[in-house]
Amino acid sequence: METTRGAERQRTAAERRRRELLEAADRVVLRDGPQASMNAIAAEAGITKPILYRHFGDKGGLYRALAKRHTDALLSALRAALDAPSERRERVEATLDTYLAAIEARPQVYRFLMHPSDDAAPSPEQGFDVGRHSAPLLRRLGEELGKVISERVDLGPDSEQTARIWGHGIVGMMHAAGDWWLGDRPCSREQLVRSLADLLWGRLAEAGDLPGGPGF
Amino acid sequence: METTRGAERQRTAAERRRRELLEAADRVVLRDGPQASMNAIAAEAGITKPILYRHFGDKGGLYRALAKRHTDALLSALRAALDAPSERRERVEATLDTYLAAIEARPQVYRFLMHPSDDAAPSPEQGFDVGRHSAPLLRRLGEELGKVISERVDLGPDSEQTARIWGHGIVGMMHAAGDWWLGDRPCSREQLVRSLADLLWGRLAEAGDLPGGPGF
DNA sequence: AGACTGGTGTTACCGCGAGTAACGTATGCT
DNA sequence: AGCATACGTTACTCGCGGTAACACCAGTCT
Repeated sequence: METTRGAERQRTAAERRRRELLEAADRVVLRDGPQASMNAIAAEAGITKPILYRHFGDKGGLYRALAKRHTDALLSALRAALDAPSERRERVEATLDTYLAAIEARPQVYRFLMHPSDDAAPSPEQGFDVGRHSAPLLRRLGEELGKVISERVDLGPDSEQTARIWGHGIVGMMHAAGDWWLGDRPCSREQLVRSLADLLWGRLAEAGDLPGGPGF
Repeated sequence: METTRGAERQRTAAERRRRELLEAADRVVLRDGPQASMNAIAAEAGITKPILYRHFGDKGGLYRALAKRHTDALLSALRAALDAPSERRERVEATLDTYLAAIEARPQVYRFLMHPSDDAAPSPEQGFDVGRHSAPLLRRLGEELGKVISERVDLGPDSEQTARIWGHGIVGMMHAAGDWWLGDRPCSREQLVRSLADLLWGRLAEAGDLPGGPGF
């Protein structure tokens, strides 16, 4: 009865192959950005297109598999920052800094993670698919952060709802500011982190008006 | 000497044509989303592709022209909310609400505005184009809001820098929260606006810890 | 042994969308 | 008249996502 052992070996072999393919794809994406073609990836892996399709279904499948790896890594780094035993403000700053450091260190990966949802709507359903534009990564981060907030912060009634809103809002803030910063590099990472934390800490509400016209 | 008058007439005629084409493109994008093809747009306009290319250069050109119209419209609506003669908190809420109302009213347009930068980097420059992913719309809103803040709010030293950071951060927050909300519709627009304003007003800093584990 | 199954791999193709070349055709200027 | 300059067309190239059809090489079942 060699069946089970044989099947098992085959399975692990397939998994190893899959990982090899993913690593090849990773290299190509790192080089060519998110518009890396299936042809290029196949070439890098030393094989041809149909094999990729056998393993991942379609381009979206490959990209999703690729994105999951990086997203998981980023998420676990963020969780570490979020779980540090310190003051809330410090933890918030550490989380912001972790995210910004990650996108700073590997902008190509970051760019890839933000993109791959161009596939849009193959949905033949009628009605408007209102079309979530945001990258899955941001969605996931937002949900995750919302969960953390609702678990740890006392927000009174409707805390669940509020926490989710804040989770997505904060993630969006972090992302947009980070994206802009990455392009123009107008200041140090520390300063960016401090300014964003200040914003979350209500400094906008406290600041006084400037003379002339209505104060924002 | 009929030259100048003739040339002028030609020019205005060309401009009218261009506007007609843009309006046709608009209809198609409204119907098909951001992946509207040049063929489809040409068909809608009752002509063929090469004419589109003569007018707009390439797809990016057309999309940029299209986006500019909508962006300008949205921006002027936001400016109105930002210039209302009321308390700062009210103005902030009005601005958030204006944005959310706009994306709620015309999600297809919104989706289109968020997308069109897939063209990525045809830059033959070496080194990494760090790759700004954000839609031009968000960039513009962020800059604009940063300007408004730095003009009107007293932020002490480094106010310019801080204001820009906040501008981009707030816009990102608004966008991410709005995008998520538009997809899941977990609450009313009013509640969303109030929660986001609360976040900007420092309620995260004020809230108490919940028992068990570190408080975010 | 020989037929069967399931995996790996190939070449060659389809369909579609962006973008272009080459060619006509009206309109007004000189 | 002749010539420019726009407008417009048909018919193509090229690259990409995706697939069909076929070949090969294990190990398994009878």
